[in-house]
Amino acid sequence: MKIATWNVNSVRQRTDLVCDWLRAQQPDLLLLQEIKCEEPSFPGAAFAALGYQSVVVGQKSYNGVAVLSREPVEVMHRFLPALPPTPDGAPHQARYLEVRWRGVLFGNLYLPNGNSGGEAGYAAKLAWMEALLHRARELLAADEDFVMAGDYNVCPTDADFAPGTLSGADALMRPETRRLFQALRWAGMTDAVRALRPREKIYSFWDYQAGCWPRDMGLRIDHAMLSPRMAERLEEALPDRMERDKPQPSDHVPVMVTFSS
DNA sequence: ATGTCTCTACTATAGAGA
Repeated sequence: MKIATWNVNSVRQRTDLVCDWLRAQQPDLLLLQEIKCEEPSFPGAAFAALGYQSVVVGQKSYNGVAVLSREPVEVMHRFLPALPPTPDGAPHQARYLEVRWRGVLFGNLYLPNGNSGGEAGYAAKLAWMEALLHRARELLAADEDFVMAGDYNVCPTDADFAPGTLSGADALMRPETRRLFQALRWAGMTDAVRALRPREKIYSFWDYQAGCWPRDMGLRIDHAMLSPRMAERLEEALPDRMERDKPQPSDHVPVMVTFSS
């Protein structure tokens, strides 16, 4: 079982790159974030030509998540179920899609960045993380097999960013952010990449600005968190960093995770 | 080094978000 998560920063701008990557890697599931379009303009036909069907939770301009799969998946949730309704009753931003495939739940998530909108924007990020933690605890209590993967916009430790990329005030590494991420681990989940590579320098994102990629000034903010039995099945987990070297790349690279059977 | 990319909007540049 081979899955991947990838923030593509506009699926319409990156359709050819995603197709090339699907052809080369042949994952069973690909979880996409920041597709930045609504379902009618999602390039599903290009993926269908490669044998992948799509489930899309779209939004105009920003956000948006989708799951590509070679086999049908069962859609469980199109938004994070524990997230409180918006004050004005507006629909939630398109940041979560949960599907079941071969008995495993896959939560595809795009967590709010939290650096815009001042303290209210940061509070919204924390509320989103609380809801994610609630969902994880619920699934753990139900003894489900599951994977929560995507762009967490969380830099878990000081080993997960290159010097000079983040300030201590950045929402990606503020103490409350890290505390809530670690709470997923204390609840019983496993950070797939770090479980296999506790000390390596590993990044999944390099900003477009300031020559971050050629200077390898990256961050590790795309994660796959595993329930206990999925952690036992874990075989490999690593960002495909060379994808960042392609022409017109996303600022994030795919993180691939493989499981036994 | 306030350095890039993507989106939208009173179609062409500027603002927002990352």
